Amino acid sequence: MSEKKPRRLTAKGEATRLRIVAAAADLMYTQGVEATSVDDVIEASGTGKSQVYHYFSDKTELVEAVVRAQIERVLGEQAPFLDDLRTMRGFERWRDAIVVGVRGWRGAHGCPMGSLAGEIAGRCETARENLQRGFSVWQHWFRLGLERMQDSGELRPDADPEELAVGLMAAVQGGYLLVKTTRDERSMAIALDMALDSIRVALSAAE
Amino acid sequence: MSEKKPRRLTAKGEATRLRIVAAAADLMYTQGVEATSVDDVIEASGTGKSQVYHYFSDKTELVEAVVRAQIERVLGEQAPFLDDLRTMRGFERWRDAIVVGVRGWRGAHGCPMGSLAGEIAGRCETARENLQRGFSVWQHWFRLGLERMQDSGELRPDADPEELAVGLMAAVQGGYLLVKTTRDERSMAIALDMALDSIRVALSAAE
DNA sequence: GTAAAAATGTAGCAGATAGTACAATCTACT
DNA sequence: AGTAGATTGTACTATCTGCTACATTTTTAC
Repeated sequence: MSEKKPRRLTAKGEATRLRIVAAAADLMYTQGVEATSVDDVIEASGTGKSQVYHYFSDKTELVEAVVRAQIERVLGEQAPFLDDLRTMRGFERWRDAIVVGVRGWRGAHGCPMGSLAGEIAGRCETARENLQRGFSVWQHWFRLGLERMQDSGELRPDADPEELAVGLMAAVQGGYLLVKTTRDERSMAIALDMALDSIRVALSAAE
Repeated sequence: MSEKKPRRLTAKGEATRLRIVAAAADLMYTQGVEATSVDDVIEASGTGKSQVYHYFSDKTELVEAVVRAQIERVLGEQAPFLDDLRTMRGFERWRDAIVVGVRGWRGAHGCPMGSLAGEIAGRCETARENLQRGFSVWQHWFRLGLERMQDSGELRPDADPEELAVGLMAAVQGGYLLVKTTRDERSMAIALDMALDSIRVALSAAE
């Protein structure tokens, strides 16, 4: 009733399943999906082969679980900032969070969702659909924030929240790729600032 | 004298080497680097194992050759449009070319340079450096065009060509990723239009 | 408590993978 | 023509890959 395949899952079983997905997600994020073998996952998660194939019918299904996990992870991390997108200041705080977050691992490996999309969106239809939904939700938050700004009068009524949202998503993902390739965090700041400027020029005149 | 390793290369040898790289580039573009085996490349190029390992010491070296080939390919395709970036109209023609080009395979697999960057920039340093140079050259053309527009008076002197160029690159690559994931070509148009608008707001007043 | 079901351990297998060895053929250059 | 070196064909190997079979232990439900 709660899930599609209500195959009984013990608390212990659920825990190891989560450990497997977490280990797989980490490895696939840093090494790539194809470059991560099932044995790698087993070793990293401290489980056994029989366990992996008990909870997942094959590697593809494990990858799907990783995709869903990473979508939730990214949207979860973003949630507090996305909920704050009600003013231009909110968008600026969101920008700062992304720019800061891009230092460290995230700078070298990019957006956990975007990296997955880049590697498998062109080769696995169901994964593509899930990632599309992930991006769609993210974008939806952008649009929602912009519409709130229109309601409050901060953003002009003739601005197009949907197009601005798409532009923001592109800027974020393009920024991630540039940072990953150039190792220069400023790329993200510049990309996001350009997108934010597109919002700024559509702000109502006086403040 | 012409190359680093002036190992004698017959015309015939050069030809098969190119066939190998071309086949590898195609496969790695559509399937991914890691998902493409040396045997795949051999079959697709109509060569043999001894040939591949005669011209490349290992798979990594083949991948490096593919990286260089794809950089040249993309920059080569872009060249006529990049050279045309002397007016706002030039940027609009460039935009149209990208948007049109995104239909078909390119929409499903993204930018040949960007896809490679996404998969291996975080895991192979020399490949990352080459791809960084590729992006750098591309960006340089953007900046050059914008500086020409400043010289001609079309773009205001207080505009920052370097930052606009970074924003353009991010928009292109972000657009490619969104199109690949959503299968909606409009994402690219919207992303690029946002970037072009950032240039437009910096144009000199009268025309 | 006990039986069913879930969770885990151990062993192994068929095919793919990257890479090698070596012999045979072709090409360039004198 | 002939030789060195470039090119190519064939066969092979050691390891890794995803996956299965089956036995054992642990947990759940009555």
